[in-house]
Amino acid sequence: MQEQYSPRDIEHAAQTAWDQTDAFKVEETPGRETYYCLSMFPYPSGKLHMGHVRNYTIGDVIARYQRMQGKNVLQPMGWDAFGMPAENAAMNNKVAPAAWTYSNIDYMRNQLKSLGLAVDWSREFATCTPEYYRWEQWLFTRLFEKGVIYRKNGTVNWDPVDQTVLANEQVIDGRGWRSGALIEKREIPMYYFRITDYAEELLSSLDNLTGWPEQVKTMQRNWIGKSVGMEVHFPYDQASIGHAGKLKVFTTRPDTLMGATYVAVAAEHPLAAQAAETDPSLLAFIDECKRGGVSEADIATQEKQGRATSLFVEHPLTGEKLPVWIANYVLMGYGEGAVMAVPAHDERDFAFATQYHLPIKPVIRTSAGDTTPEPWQDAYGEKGMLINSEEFDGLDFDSAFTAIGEVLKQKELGAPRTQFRLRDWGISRQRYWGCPIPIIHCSNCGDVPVPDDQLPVVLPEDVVPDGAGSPLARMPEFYECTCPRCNQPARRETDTMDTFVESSWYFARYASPHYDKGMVDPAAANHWLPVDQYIGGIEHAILHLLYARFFHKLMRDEGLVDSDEPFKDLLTQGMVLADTYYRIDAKGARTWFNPADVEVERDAKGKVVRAHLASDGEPVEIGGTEKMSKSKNNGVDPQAMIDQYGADTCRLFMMFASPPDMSLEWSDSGVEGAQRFLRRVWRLAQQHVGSGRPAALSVDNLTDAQKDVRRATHLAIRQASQDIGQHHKFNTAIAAVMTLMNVLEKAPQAEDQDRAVLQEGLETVTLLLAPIVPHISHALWQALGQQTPVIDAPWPVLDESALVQDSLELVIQVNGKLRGHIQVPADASREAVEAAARANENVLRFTEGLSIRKVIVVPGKLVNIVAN
RNA sequence: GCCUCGGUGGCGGAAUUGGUAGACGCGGCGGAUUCAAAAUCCGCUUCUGGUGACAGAGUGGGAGUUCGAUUCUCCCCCGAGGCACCA
Repeated sequence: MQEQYSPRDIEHAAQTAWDQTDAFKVEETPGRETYYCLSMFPYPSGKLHMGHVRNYTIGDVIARYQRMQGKNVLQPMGWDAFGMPAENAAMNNKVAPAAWTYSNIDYMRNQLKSLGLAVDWSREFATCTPEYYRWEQWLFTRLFEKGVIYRKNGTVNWDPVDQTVLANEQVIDGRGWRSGALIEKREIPMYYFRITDYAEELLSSLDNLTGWPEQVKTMQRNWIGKSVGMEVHFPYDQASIGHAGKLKVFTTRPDTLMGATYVAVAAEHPLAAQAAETDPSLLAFIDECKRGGVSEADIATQEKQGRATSLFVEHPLTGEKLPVWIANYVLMGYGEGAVMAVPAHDERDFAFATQYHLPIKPVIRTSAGDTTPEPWQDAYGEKGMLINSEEFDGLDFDSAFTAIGEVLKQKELGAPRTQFRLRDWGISRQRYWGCPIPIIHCSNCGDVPVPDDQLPVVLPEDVVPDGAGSPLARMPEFYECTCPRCNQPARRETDTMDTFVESSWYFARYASPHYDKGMVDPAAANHWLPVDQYIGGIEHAILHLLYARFFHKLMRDEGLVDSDEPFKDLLTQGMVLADTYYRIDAKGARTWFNPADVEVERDAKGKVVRAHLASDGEPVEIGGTEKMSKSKNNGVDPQAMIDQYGADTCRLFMMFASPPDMSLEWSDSGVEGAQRFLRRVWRLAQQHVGSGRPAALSVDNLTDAQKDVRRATHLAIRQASQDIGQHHKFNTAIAAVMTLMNVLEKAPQAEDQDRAVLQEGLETVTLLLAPIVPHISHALWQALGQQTPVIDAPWPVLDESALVQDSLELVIQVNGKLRGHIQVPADASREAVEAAARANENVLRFTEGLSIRKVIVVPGKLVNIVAN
C-alpha cells in the first residue's frame, strides 16, 4: 500500500479494473432482482457543468448501493442531442449542428468516464441519430392514424424582422433577442398530441406514485388542473350581433351566474373581429393585443385592458342584455376564449369592472356580508348562500349548482362539464435541428403519414442554419416528394418535433438500445421497466415528467410496455450555486468575476467582509450566492476540480455539502476538507495494514474500550444504512462515517483485539464509503486483504448486540428548560427515573418554593418537571 | 399574476418527525511540531452579561396550541423553481 493518498494513480487503476472486467455491463438475468437507476440524460452543450456532476454522482451512489444489496443494476447513459443551442452555435461558428453535437458528445463522454460512473456504456445512444428517431417517427404515424395526433392552429412568437418564429426564451422584454424587433403573436398550423385525452389518468395515477415527492405531485395536479363546472351559453340574435348564435363560456362558479354583468372575449375571438368591422378603434386594440410574446408569465403580468363593443348577448336565465367586452387577459387558447364576468365575486373581474365602471352585483352572502364595497376582499370570493338571485335565493353552492344546471339544460343553454387546465401538446417547431415530422402534404389526399417502409425521414446533417426561418423549408431536395397514396407530386412537412418528444421515451429505449425491429424489444423493456429510481433537476418537475408519463401510457396503449407509469421513485435534485462578485462601471453595467479569481477578506470571527480581485488587488462587490451560470460568471469547471483533487474528492464534497434535493453551495475550502478526510482514511488504513494482519475478532472477549470502538462502528452502519438506503441523505451518512473515523483514529492499537476491532472499523468505513468514493474504496478494500472487488461486496450488516449499553444519560428539564443530566441504568423503572430526577441538585434549586404539578417521563430521553 | 418549495451560528448544514437546538464539515482564534513554510496534530468557537461557576436570549417576523415547538395552526416578509417554443 502506497504511503501517500494519490488519487490519480488510484482512480486510473480502479477504472482500468472495471473496464477490463466489463464490471457494469448488464443483461436480462431471469431470477435476479433488477434495479434500474436512471439519471436524466445530458444535453451535449459542450462540457460538463456542476449540475451534471451532481446529478450523475447521486445516481451512481444509488446504483452502487443497490448493487451492494445484491441486485442486477442497470445504469445507462446517453445524449439528448437535438435542440436549439446547436443551431445557435452553428450560427455563431458556421459549424453544422450535427458536427458540433457529435464532437461535444465525444468530449463529454470522456469527462463522464473520469467521474468513475458505474454505467453500462454499451447501451449509449444519441437521440439525433436515425436509428433512434425513426421509432419516434414510426409512433407518430401510428398515433396520427389513431387520431391521437391532429393538426390545428397555434399561437407563436413572430419576429417580423428576422421573419422567424422565436422560442419564449428568445423574447426579451417583448423584443426579438437578435433583431430587437417588437414581437407579434401569430397563428400557424401545428401538430398536437391529444394529451387532454389522458388528463384524467395522468391525474389519478399520481396517487399510485408513492415514491415521488409530494411537491412534484402537487405541482402536476395543479398543472393538470381538473375543475368541475358548467358550460354556459349566452344567446344572441340578429338585432344585437347581426346573426343568431350562442357565446360559450365555462365557469366553476355557476352559482354566481345571476351576478354576471358583462362578458369578455379574447382579441382573437370571432365576435371581437366582428365588432371591429364597424369600429376602427377596436381593430387598433385587437392589433395592440397581438403585441408581445405568448408566454403565460408575460400575459399574466401585463396591465389588464379592455374595450367595450357595441355588441350584446342575453343572460341565459334573465334574458337581460349584457355588453360584450374585448379583454387582453382572456386568452383564445384557454377554454372557449370567452368568460362571463361576475365582478362581485371574482377578483380579476372586480378589478376590471372597477377600472371600466361596469356594474357590480353581489349574489352571494359571504362572511363580508351582502354587499361588496371597494376595495376587493378575499371574502367576496367565498362560497355561500345565494341572494339577489330570484328563485335561487337561499340555496347553497351545491344546490344552486344543480338547480341552475337543470334550468340551463331545459333551455339548452348549458350543462355541467369537467374542464382541465392542461392543454394539448403542440409539438411542431419551425427549426432545423430536430426530428422531422413524418407527414407528406398532398393536394389530393391531405396530410398523409409517411409509410413504414419509407421511414426514417432522415434529417440532412450537413446544414448550417442562419436564423431566418427553417433551412429545411428552403431545401427542395428535402421537401419535394411524391404522395404515398396517389403518387402525385407532394410536399414533405419541414417542421421538426419539440425536443421534449425524444426525452419522453429514451428511458424505454435503454432496455434494448440497438433493437432494429421496433421502438423497444417488449421482453427487454418489460424486464427493466419501470425505472426504479429516476434522478434529475427539480426544474423538470412538470413538463418533462408529465410528457414522459404521457408517452409511457401511449406506448402501453400500443402494446409496447406493460406498466402504467415509467418512474417508480423520483429524486429531484437541487441546483448548484456559487458566490458572485462584480464591479459596476461608469455606465452602471455590471462586470462579473469568477470566484476563482477573487480573494475574500474576513473579520476576527471569520465573517467575510470584503473581496478583491487577485490580479489587481482592487475591491469587488459581493453579489450573493446564485445558480452557477455564464451570465453571472460564477461557474466552477468540474474538470479543473477533478484534475486537481480527483473524482472521489469531488464526489465526496458534492454528496456531503447538502442533501440531494436541496440546493448546493460550491465551496473551495469544502472541497479541500473532503480531500483532507480521504487522506485521513488513507493514512489510518496505511498505518494499520503496515503493522501486519490482525487477529480474528472475538466479540465475546472485548474490553469496555474495545466495545466502545465497536459500538461506534455499528452506530455508523445503522445511520448510513438508513440515510443512504431509505432517505437518500448522503450528507448525514458521510457525517456518520466521519464520526466513526474520529473514534477509530483515537482507538488503541496495542492489543490483538484492539487491531481486530480496528480492522472491522476500517472495513466498515470502506464499505459505507464505497458507493460515494468508489476508487479509493476499491484500493482500500484490496489493501485490507479482501480478494473480491468492493463493488461486489455486500453492504455491511448491523450487529444490534454491539449497540447495547448498560446505562443511559437522560435530560432533566424544569418547566421545559434544560436543567441537567442524570445517568440511569438502561433498565431503570419509570419510578426510579422520576425519583432520580427529583433528587437532582438543579431540580431542587429551580423548584424551590414551587409545588410540583406533574412529572413527564419520556423513556430513554428526558424527564420534565412541571412546577409553579 | 398563478402554482410549488425554502428561510436554523461567521458559512454549508444536523436534529431519530412534538422531547438536550447547532451533529458533521468549513472558516476563525489559540497552541504543538518546524530553522521557516506547507502539511499534520491538540484545544476553543450561537449571541449577550459575568474573571468565573452561571444566568438570560435564540431556528425570517408576529400571534396561537402544548408540560415542552426548528417541528403543528393562522397572518406577514424575503428568496428560489416552474408557467406549456431553454433543456
